[in-house]
Amino acid sequence: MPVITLPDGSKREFDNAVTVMEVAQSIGSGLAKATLAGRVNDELVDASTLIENDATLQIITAKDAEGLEVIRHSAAHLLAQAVKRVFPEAQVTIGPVIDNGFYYDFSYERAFTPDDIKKIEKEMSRLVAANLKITRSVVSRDEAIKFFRDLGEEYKAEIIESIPADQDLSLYTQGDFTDLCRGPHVPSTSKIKAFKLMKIAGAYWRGDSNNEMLQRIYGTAWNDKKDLADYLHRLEEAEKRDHRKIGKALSLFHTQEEAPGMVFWHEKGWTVYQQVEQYIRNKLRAHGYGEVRTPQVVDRSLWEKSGHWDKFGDMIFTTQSDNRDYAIKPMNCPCHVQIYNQGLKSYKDLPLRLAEFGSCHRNEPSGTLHGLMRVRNFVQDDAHIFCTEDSIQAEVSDFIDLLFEVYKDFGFNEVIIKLSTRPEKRVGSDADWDKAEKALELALDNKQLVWDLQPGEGAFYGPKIEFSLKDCLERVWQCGTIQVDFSMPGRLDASYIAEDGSKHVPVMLHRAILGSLERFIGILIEQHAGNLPLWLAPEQLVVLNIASRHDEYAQQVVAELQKQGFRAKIDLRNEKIGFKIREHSMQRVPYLLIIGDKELDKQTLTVRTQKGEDLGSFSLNEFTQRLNNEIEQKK
RNA sequence: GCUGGUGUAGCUCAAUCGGUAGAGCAACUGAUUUGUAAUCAGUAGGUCGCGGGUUCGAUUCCCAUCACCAGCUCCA
Repeated sequence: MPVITLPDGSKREFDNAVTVMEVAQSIGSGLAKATLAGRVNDELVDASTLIENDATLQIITAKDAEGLEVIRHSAAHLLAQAVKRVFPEAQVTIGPVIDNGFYYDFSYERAFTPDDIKKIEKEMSRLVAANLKITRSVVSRDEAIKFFRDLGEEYKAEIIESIPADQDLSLYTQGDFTDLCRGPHVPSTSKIKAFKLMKIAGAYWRGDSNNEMLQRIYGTAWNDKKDLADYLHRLEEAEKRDHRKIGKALSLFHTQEEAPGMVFWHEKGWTVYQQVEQYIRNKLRAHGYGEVRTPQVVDRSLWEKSGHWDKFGDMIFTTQSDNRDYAIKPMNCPCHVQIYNQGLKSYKDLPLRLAEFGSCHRNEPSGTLHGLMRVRNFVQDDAHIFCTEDSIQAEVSDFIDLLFEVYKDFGFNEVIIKLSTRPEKRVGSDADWDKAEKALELALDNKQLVWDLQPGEGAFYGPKIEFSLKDCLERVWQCGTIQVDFSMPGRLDASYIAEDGSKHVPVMLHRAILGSLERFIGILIEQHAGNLPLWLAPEQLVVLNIASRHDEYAQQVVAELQKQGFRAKIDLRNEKIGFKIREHSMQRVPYLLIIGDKELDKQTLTVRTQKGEDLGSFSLNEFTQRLNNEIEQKK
C-alpha cells in the first residue's frame, strides 16, 4: 500500500503498486497526457515505472528542464531508428543529449548527404505519427552483447563489453528498433513534437583521432513547434553577431589566402586593439608587473631545452640563416627566463613579474582556424611571475582578483572556470604536483568560485586554471589562464639565493587575463554585436552638417573634440541628413552630432545615439563632460 | 590533421541540364544644399579560387590543389 508524496507535500495512498503514469492519471487526465517521466525518490525514471513502496514523486512534463532532456534523448533514439530504416546497413553507436538538442553517431560506408538527411527527417516524422510505444526491458550484460552482435551492431556490442559483467542493462524498444540506454524515455514517439536535423559532421569513434571516423547527425528538439521556431530564430540572430561578418561590414580587419590564420588589422580594428592593449598595459603596471620585449626569432635550442620542441615541434614555425635553425617564437616564457637570468637574483627580488605583448606564431592545424578566435599569429597579455613556492597561492589569488576586475570592465559576467590537473605524461615530482594543484584549488575555493575539475588536462609542466568566455553561438573559448610551472625555470637554469645563502630554483607562474588579444576582441565584438561601448568604439563621434553653410562651425566642433582626445570624424558630404545618419548608424558610431541653422545660431549641437535616441541639444562643454563620464564608467 | 560542404563584381547573392555571366548595394560622373536609418539620373565594373584533364568549346563535367564554413581531434 504505497503512499506517494507529491512535491507540494500532499500524500496519496494506493491499494497496490502503481506506475508513475497511474499516479498522474489519478491526479488528472490532462496531467497524464503531459507526463513524460517521473522523479521517484530523486531518481529519474520512466512513466511506466512501478512504485511498490512509499516514495516521493514528481511528475516530469515538458515544462521541466528534465522533461526537455528526456524528449531530446528520445529524439536521438528516434533518429537512430529512422536511420536504420532508411539505411539498414548503418550501424548505431551513441546518441547523447547536448545543449539545445542531441546527436547520434553512425558507422556507414559513406557520408550522409543533405538529401539523406531530408529522407531521415521524413522517416522520423512518420515514426512520430505512428505513435510507437517505447518500452523498457532489463537484460544481463552478456545477453545484451549477444543481442547486438546478432543484429550486427558491433559498435554497440563493444560499448557494452566495457561495462562490468555483473551489471544488468536496460534496453529500450520502439517498433522495430531497440537500443541500449539508461533512460528514461518518453512513453511513446508521439511525445516528440518539435524537432529538426541540423547538420552532419564527422566524429571519431570514441573521440580518438586514430579511430575510424563516424557520421554524426546533429538535431534539435523542443517541447513544441513554437519553442523550436524561437530557437531557430535565436540562431539566425546569433549568426548576425558573428565577428567575422561584423569585422568585414565595419572594416575592422580581414584575412586572406596568402596568410591563413593571420589577421590584417584595418585602421578601425587596430584602434580597438590599441584601446584594449593600452587598458590592460595600465592595469598590469598598476599591479606590480614590469613590461619587457623579447625577440621573435630565437635559436631552436632554447625550445629544445624548455621541452616544447619535443611536444610541439611540428607546430613551431622555423627559419634558417647562417646554418642555424631558428624558431619563430610560439610563446614568450623561455625568453622571459633569459631576462630573469641576467644578474644574480635574491629572494628579495621575488616575486618578479614580467609582462610582454609579444607576437607569437603557432602553426595550428588548418581545420582548427576560426576567424579571430583561433589564429596562427597572436599576441597575449602574457606575463610570468617568478616566485618562491610559499607565495604561489597569494599570487594566484591576486591574479584571480585582477582577472575579474578586468572582465567586469569589459562587461563579461559569465566566466567558465576549470581546473586542469596532472596529465599522464608530465615532468616534475608528485609532491610538486600535489602542492601546485592544492594551491590553485584553494585559491578558487577561498573566493567561493564555481569551477569544474578536468582531471588529466593540465599542461605537461604543471596544473592550470582556465577562464573561458562564450561566443555568439555559445561556443566556449579559453581566454584567461594561470599555470604553475616547476619545470621550465630549472631547465633554463633560473635560480635565486635564499635567505640562508643557498641556491634555489624559482617557481614560474604563466598567466594571461585576456589571452590572445585577437580572440578576446572577437568575443568582444560578438558580445556587443559590434556596438562597442564608447571607450572601445573605433569611431566615437561623427559631426554631420545639414547644409554647406554649417561647414565652418562643424569643423570647429570636430577640431575641438579631437583636441580633447575623442575619436571624432566629420561628414560634410552633400547628402541628406537621413542618408548620413543611416550610414554612420550602420557603422555603429555611438553618437552622431548634428549641426544646422538652429545649432549654429545658439552655438550648440544636437545629439543622436546609435540606437536612434534623440538626446536633444547640448553645449560642447556639457556634452564632452557627459562623454568623459561615460568613458570613465566604461559603459 | 580528419569528415562533409562552399568558392561567381568591393559587398550580398542569381544564372548557365557544356555555347565565355546578371541584380541590388557600394564606386565613379552629373544634378540636388537637404533636419534624424536609403534624393534622382547616368557610367563603369568579373581569367566564375588557382592548376591540370575530357571536349570543337569548360564558370558548368572529372582530377588535383588552396582557402573558407560546420563538426571532430588538437590547443605549450
